Amino acid sequence: MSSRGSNLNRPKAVTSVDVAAESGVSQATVTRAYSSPHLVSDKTQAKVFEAADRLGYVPNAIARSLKSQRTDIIGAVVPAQGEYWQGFLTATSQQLVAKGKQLLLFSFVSTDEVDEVLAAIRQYRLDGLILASANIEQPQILRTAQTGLPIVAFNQPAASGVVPSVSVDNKAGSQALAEHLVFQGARTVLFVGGMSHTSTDQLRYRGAAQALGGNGVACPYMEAGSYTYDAGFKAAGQIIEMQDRPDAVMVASDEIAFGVIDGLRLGGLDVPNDIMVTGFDGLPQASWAGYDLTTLVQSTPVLVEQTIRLLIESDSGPAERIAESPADLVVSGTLRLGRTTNNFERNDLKTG
Amino acid sequence: MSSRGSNLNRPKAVTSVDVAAESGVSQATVTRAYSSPHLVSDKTQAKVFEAADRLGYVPNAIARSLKSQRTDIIGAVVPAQGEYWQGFLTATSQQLVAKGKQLLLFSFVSTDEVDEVLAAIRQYRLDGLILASANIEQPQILRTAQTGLPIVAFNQPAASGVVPSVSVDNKAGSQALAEHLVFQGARTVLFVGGMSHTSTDQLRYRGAAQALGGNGVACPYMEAGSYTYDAGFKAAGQIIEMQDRPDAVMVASDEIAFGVIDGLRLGGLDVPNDIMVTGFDGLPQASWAGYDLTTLVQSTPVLVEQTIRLLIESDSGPAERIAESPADLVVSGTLRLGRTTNNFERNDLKTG
DNA sequence: GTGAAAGCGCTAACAT
DNA sequence: ATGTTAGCGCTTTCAC
Repeated sequence: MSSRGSNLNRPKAVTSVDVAAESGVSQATVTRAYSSPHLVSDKTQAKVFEAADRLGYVPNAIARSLKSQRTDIIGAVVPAQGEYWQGFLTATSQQLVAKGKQLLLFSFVSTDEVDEVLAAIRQYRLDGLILASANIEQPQILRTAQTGLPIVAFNQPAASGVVPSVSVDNKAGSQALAEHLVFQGARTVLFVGGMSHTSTDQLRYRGAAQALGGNGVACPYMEAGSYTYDAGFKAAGQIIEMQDRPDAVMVASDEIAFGVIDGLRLGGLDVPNDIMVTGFDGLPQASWAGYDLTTLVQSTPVLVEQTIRLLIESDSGPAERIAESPADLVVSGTLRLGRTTNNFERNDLKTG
Repeated sequence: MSSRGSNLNRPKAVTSVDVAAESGVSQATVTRAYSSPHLVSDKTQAKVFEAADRLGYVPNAIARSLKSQRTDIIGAVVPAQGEYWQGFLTATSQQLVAKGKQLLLFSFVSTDEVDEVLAAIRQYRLDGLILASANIEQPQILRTAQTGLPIVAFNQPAASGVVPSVSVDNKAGSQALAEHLVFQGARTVLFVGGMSHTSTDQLRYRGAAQALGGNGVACPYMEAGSYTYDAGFKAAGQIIEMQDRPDAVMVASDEIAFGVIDGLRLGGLDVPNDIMVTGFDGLPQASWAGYDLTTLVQSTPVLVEQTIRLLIESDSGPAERIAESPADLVVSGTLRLGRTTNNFERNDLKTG
C-alpha cells in the first residue's frame, strides 16, 4: 500500500480555519467575509481575502449545503435522444449559472432507467428538479414530488395535474399553423404524430383538427411511432403510397418532419410544390437551407426561464400549475409560395 | 389534501438517527446497513430497511461527501453551441450513472464565461472534471489542475501537455479519408477548416495534406471561421466563386459540411457529381437521406469511456497522457459512385 | 464587529 | 455484530 492517506492524493484542503489562522481572525469571521460581507469591516474582509488568496482557499460548498440545507443544485432528467434537447440543456445550464446555481444532468434512454435515476437523485438533496420528457410516468413523478423535492415538468402538459408544468402552447400554435395552411390553399391535410398517447401529440393534433375542421378541411391522423427522423422517413413511405395524397402534411415535430421531407423527396415528390410540409419546435436545422422548414418556433430560453422561476418560487407560496408560452409561426420554403401574407414574416432562427 | 398549509414545502428531513430510533439500533448501524452491509447481520439490516421505508429515509449524499471527501460527482464544461455535444453529454451522463456517479454540467457561450465557471466548480469539490472544448485556454486548465482536481481534456489534443487528454485520432482519420478521395479520383481537393488555431483543425488538415501530398494532390486550406452550419454555408459561396473549382471538399466537421453542401446545392452545383464533400465526426444527421454524408464516425461512447477511466484512475497512479481512438470511415452518397472498393462499407449510424 | 460554540447528517476509528 | 465517539467544514445563534 502507498504510505499516503487512504483516498485521494489531493493537496490537503485549505479550510476556513487555515485562513483564520493566517489572517489572525476567528474562523467565523472568515465565513462571514464570504457569505455576509456586510457583517464584517472592510479592513477585516481585505485581510481575510488576502490570506485566502495566499493559501488558495475556496469555500466548500458541500459543507455549506450540509448546514444550510440548500445545495444550489438543480437536477434535470432529459431523454438521451432527440434533436430538441440540446437547446434546453444549454439554456438551462446558462440560466442557472447566472443565478449561482448548478445543473445536475441525468439522461435516460429507456423509461426503465428513470426509476433508478430518481432514486439516485433523492440522495443529493437537490433544490429542485426539472422533468423534461413525455416519457416519465405520473406515478413516478408523484412519488418523487411527495419527498418534498420541488418539481416542474417541462413540455409535458399532462403532468400539470401532479406538478407545475411549463410548455409551449401546443394547441394554439397548431391552430395558427393549420389556419395558415388553409389560407395557403390546402384542402386536404394529413397530421403525422409522434406517439399518439402523449399529451404533446394530442394537443398539437387537436389544435390542427379543430382549425381545419372549422374550415371544412378533414385532418386524418397518422402515427409515426416515435419522435425521430427515422420514424418520419418511414411515414413518408406510407404517404407516397396513399391513394389520395394530401396537399399538406402537418408533422408533430421538426425532427420527424425532416425525415418526412427527405422521404418524400427521395420518393420523387417536390416539397413544397407537390406537397407541403410543416413542423413544430423550431430547431436550428429548420432554418438550414436544405430544409427551410415552416415551423412553430418555441422560445426555449423563455420556457426555461419560466421553469426555473416556478421551481424557485415553489419554495414560498402556491405556484401556478401550468404556464403556456406561445410559439412563433415561421413560414419558410416548405410552403408553396405565391399566396403569402405579410402577417407572417420570415424570422432568423440563428443569431450568428 | 393538497393544502399542506404551511409555506415551507419540505417535510422535516428524516435522518439516520430517526431510523435508528424507529428500528431500535444505533445510528451507526443504520449507516452500516447502507454502506457496509457485510458488517451487519441480515436480520438487523432487514429491520433497518423496514424502518427506513416506513419513515421514507434516504441517505444524505451531502453529509456523506463532507465526511468521505468524495462527492461522486464529475463535472463537465461544454460549449453551448454545436451539434456535436449532445452525444457527448448523454453518453457521459449514462456511463457515470452506471458507475454510481453524477454529472454536473456547465456550458458556456463565450470564452469569457469560462473563468467564472471554473471558479464555481472549485467550490463543489468534484471528483473530477472533463473539459470538452477547444476554447478553454491552457493557463486556465493549468490553474484548475493545480488545485488538485483531476482533469481530463476531451477532444482537445493540444491540452495533453497539461492534462491527460482523450480524442479521436484526427490525423489518421483524415489520412484515411484523403486516401479514399484520391482513390475515388479526386485530383484537386480543398480543405475547409473551422478555426485554424485549434489543434483539431490542425491535425485534421495535416493528415489530409500529408496523404494528398503523397499522391501528388495539392490541398489548399480555407478557414470557415467557426464550427457551425452558417460558416460552412458561407464558405460554399466562396467555393462557387473559385476559378479552379476543386473536385472535392474535405470539411473539418460534419456540421460545417452540412452548410457547405446546402450552400453548394443552392448555388446550383450537384453534390457529389459536380463536387464531392466529406465531413468529420459522424453526427446522426450525417446519415440522414438529405445529406448522406461521407464522414469519419467517432465512437463517442468509447471516447467517453476512456475519458472516465482516465479521470478515475488518476486517483491512483500515473495516467497515460493521451489516448487516441480511431474514427471509422463511412462512405456515403456525397462521394461519386462507380469507383468504390469493398475495403470500405456503408455502416449504419443509427441502431434504431 | 468579532469570537466562542453548537450543530448539519454521516463515516470511521475504536471499543465492547 | 453492534454501540460509542470524534470529527468533516461551514453557518448561525449567542455573548462580549
